[in-house]
Amino acid sequence: MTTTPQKPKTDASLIQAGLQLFGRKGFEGTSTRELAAHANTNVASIAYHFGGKAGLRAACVKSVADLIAGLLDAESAPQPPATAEAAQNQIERMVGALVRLVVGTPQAQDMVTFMLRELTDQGDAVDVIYAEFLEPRHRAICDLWAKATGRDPEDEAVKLAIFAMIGQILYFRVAQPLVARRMGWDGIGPDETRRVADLVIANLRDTLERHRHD
Amino acid sequence: MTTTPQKPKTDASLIQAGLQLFGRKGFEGTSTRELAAHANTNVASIAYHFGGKAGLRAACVKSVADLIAGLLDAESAPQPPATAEAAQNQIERMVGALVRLVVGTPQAQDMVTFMLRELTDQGDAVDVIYAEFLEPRHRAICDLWAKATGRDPEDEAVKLAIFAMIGQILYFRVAQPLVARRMGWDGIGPDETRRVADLVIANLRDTLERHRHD
DNA sequence: GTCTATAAACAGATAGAC
DNA sequence: GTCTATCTGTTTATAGAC
Repeated sequence: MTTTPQKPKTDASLIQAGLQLFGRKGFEGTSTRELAAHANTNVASIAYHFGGKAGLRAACVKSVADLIAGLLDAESAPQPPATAEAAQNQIERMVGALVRLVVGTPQAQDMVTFMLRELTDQGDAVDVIYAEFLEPRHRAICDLWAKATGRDPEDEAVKLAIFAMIGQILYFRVAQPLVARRMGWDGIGPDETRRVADLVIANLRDTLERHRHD
Repeated sequence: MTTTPQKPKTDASLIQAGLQLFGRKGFEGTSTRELAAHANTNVASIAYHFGGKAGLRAACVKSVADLIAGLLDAESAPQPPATAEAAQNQIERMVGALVRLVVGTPQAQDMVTFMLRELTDQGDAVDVIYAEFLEPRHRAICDLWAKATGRDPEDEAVKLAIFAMIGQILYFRVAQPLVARRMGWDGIGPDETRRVADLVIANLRDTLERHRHD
């Protein structure tokens, strides 16, 4: 019987270090020496495990994509919802979980800024993020949205509204120093996170309502 | 009588190059040689005009802050609006102008990604962005929002709702490659920009309506 | 103000011992 | 798998001519 492993695998430690340092200082702003030091290993192990610094970057992208995918799946019912109310409830649960992770979890800061950097770097990561991450999840929410409003899942307004929701959530993470300061908050703890979630869900309900009627 | 100057000042060219290259490749990802080449000058002039690469970065932050401030001022009425309808109209005009600039203008991509990077880099830029840029503009919109809804300008829900609006707009710029692909759009031209603006303004109206009634 | 040439530090990758 | 030492190229900053 093994206890909780005390010594994490070197490759996992490197991915962890990559997420933190790439997120905080950017890919080019982070040296392989820093990465190795954070992961308590040596520079050569980056090339050994990932073929080089660029390989570690790609592994970090995949790591975040897998994490978010798992989170959203955990909030999905095993069966597609039967009623409009059930569909709306599931969207709201997903949004709540996403806000708690993205806005409320301190570790999410590095992950989110890392992924946004990858997005704006216009490298191959965009294709990975789109194909294996954004497109399937976005489509799934479109289906729920259609169920909740009676609209077509591929309706332009539906697709756009979901992007707007994602944008709100990500901004509350990225601009957190600005938001907290303006709100007079001492950082964003569980209480503040709930208030952000309440706002996003209220906006969500308004949009769903609008989509049902016009 | 002088005609339109054909030869831009070296320092202005360097700021232009900084916005483009820092935005696309990040601060550390951009070399002083690239900056000088883009500005049609030599590396030494960066130190001469800005004291070094870091000084050019700070000058770029200030340059963007001034541009956006000017844009929002241009959409402001000389007199504070007298009625709730006038206040709402002015918010809508501002949002429209912001979407057209941020989402619809190709040059905005570099500026927005540059500023977002500065925000997440946790450097001194955050203080500058907050104090000279975000806080006064946010406060001004809060005042309009209060006029439009009858709420207090410092109401927590008001302040948060405005951040959510900004988040939507910025996301449609940053995630433009993902959005265009999912929408089946061939990039985001004037027509697509208008549809994004329509969505953001519809969301804005819903939120204002909600704030008036509860 | 502009530019070339160079200095001093640092980068990522890798050879080879263990 | 892990690690040290080193190779090769590139970085920013700057000295000094014009």
